[in-house]
Amino acid sequence: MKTGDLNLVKKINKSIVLTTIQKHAPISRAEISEQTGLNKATVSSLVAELIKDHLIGETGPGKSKGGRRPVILYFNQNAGYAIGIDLGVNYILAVLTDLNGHVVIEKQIELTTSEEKDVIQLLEELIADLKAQTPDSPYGIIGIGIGVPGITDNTESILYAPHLSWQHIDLKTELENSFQIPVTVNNEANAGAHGEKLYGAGKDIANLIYVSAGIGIGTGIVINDELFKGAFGSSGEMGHMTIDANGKLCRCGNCGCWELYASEKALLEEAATLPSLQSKTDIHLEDLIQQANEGNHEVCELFYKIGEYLGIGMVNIANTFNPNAIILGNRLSMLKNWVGAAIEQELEQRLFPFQNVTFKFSSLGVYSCALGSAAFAIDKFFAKNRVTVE
Amino acid sequence: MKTGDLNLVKKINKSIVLTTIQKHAPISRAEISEQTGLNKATVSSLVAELIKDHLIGETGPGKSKGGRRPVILYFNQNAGYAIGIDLGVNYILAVLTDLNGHVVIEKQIELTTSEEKDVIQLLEELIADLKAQTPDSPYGIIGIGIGVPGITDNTESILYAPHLSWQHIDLKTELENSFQIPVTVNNEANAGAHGEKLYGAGKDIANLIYVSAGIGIGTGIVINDELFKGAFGSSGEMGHMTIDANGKLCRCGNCGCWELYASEKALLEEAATLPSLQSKTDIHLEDLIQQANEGNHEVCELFYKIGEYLGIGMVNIANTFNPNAIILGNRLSMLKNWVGAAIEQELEQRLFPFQNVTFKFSSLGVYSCALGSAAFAIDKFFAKNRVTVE
DNA sequence: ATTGTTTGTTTAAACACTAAACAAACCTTG
DNA sequence: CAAGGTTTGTTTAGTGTTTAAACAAACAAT
Repeated sequence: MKTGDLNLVKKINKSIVLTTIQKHAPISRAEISEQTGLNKATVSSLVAELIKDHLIGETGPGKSKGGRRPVILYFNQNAGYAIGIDLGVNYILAVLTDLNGHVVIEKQIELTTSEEKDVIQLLEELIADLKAQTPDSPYGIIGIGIGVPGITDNTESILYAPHLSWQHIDLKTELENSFQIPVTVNNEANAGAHGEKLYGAGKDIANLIYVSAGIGIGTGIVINDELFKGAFGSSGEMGHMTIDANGKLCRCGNCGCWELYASEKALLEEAATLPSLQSKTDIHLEDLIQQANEGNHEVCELFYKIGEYLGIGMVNIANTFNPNAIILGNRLSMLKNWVGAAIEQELEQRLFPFQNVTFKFSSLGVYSCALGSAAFAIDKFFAKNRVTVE
Repeated sequence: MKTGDLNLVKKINKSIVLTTIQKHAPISRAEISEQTGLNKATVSSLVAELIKDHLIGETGPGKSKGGRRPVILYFNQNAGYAIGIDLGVNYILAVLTDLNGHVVIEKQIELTTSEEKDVIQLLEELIADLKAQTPDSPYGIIGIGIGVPGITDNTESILYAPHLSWQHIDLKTELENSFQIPVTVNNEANAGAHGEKLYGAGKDIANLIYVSAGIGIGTGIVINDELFKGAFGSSGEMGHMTIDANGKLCRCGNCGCWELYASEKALLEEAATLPSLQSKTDIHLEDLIQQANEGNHEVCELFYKIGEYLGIGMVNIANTFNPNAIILGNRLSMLKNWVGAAIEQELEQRLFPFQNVTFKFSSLGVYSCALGSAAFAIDKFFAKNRVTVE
């Protein structure tokens, strides 16, 4: 049980001062005192400690408001760096970010194997590479975050990654042993949700559902500004939500799962049956987009149909969570121009009028997952210092 | 912004001491100190204040453990009383509870009208009646909680109650003006979830979904020990989750809504088509249960089918939330003996094996909503004193 | 009767915050 | 340009809460 003492008070206030600087820099001590309600003396003392911690710094005097000139403070986003990795089914995207989530270096490689040992070796090489290029800083690399296309448990062990054919792999421990740096492993949709929430289309939105529509469909749930992982870490498997009780059988054991109708895989399977595409083999999403751009009506109609099914699932999400926003990301967000109208229409038509949910496309593009993963690592780094009271 | 100071420290620790006593009474000061990590002196001082606040008391000396005999403390559950009301479509159930949620007095009346003025008058009479019978106590009636069959917004105003044909009714303000006592108005399913969570089948379960299956289906979402109401207060409308994309049209505007297949209304409509019941008119749920008990196979099969549909929705819930438990309450929980197996079977068959969710029936029976509503009022009363740190 | 243990209070010290006073730096104005 | 007012950030004295340690009271064991 966490009791209250003077140490806690200091932690709380130090955390408030740091957060205020992060959000409102450039800012002076006086302004911090005014905004937070903390006494000027308190602010001064905490600022001094934060400077000693290298987390903030002084730039010099600012503009006077009719009296002594203030000393301007800034958040030292280069006090350390985080590594964020999007481990896809056929690629790995790794980024090095500063403490504000700005990409400093990025690196992408193709994945031609899903063999556990090979993938881990590639991961380690990538990390070592980024590490070698990391600028000098007080804290160095403060953590590594990895988003994986599979289900993790409460210990961040990978329970099951269908498209990699992985089961029970403890990537976290393995990498922590290799690098002696804190590692956090999360589901790809959860990482994407976190990324969009902090840096993208979900900024300042307290309750949102991120729909990661790729080969399958996963979702990340943000509730009261925090990611909800479920009792055992496997929430958000809404790709396997039944939207047609008597529909196609899914390999998950269920029938009529959403992702059988609204995922990239569903799209490609349907596309293969289109008369106008019979000449092609090995069709990719990019090919279909080209076809649509060239005016192929069949493909456009198919896109619209996929949009409708996306919308049907999102209506369920809206009725379930009453979120502020639903954000569509991952591969299918490339179909923005075709599925947007269909989704909006389904939401309009099938939803109670008072369920006023906003629909958006992700704004971080291919970086949602990698940036979210890096953000997880940064969060963990700051967790020691960050305290909130309710 | 909530800053830290000595006042906060005291609030936190006082809250911890009170909570410890509520949970572990009878308990001594020394044991509290040991359990919480607070110093003995601190505990003594806070206990003295709580006694002055009438929230706890001393019973006398307990058994010695080889030294001085401890003074035993208890939580004063009679420091005040709460009123909890379940406003149904054709009944009102009102209870007076102590601060531990024990029913002291209960009162039920039939509702033959849904006219706003009439209903509010009946409510006021009921409340006045309970108030008059409330035992003397330091705080008197500390709050009134009401569960309503409809959707409320963030101000606890009733947006829409379909079965009462109510729209935009501010019951809360009206009753607060009448009685000068804090009133809290909540959706019936949310209140039921809260009740089961605190006093019933959901005790000590951090993440649970309460499925209130009555004429329609509503759900209450408990996440990390707290009720989640959504961005605008209308989460949990899972009765209108599509489980058959091409299914029957619902008056909500959507197609194939869960409650069209798995609610009491759906059940009664299906029952009316059964050959063996053609002689009957105006069939009620109770009649069907009697039929089933008398061995009517058609009815038993129908019950089973309803159970299957309940299960299908619950699979969606489990995949979405990964909760510790799903609890079925309200009218259809009377079908325990018939739907239980069907639900368990669907969960077994359609769910990923690692989504290990527990299915339960509600344990508070008809009291879920009334007790949950009373609990909301009690929570509000203690909110001033209760502080937690993360 | 003695010894050691347990309980709860008293005492003195530590510590973080605050209000108020203060010094420094700056702007405005006549 | 000198005087007065304003803003910033530090210093100082004081408040209030927790804590460790000492203490007194009550009790069991021997």
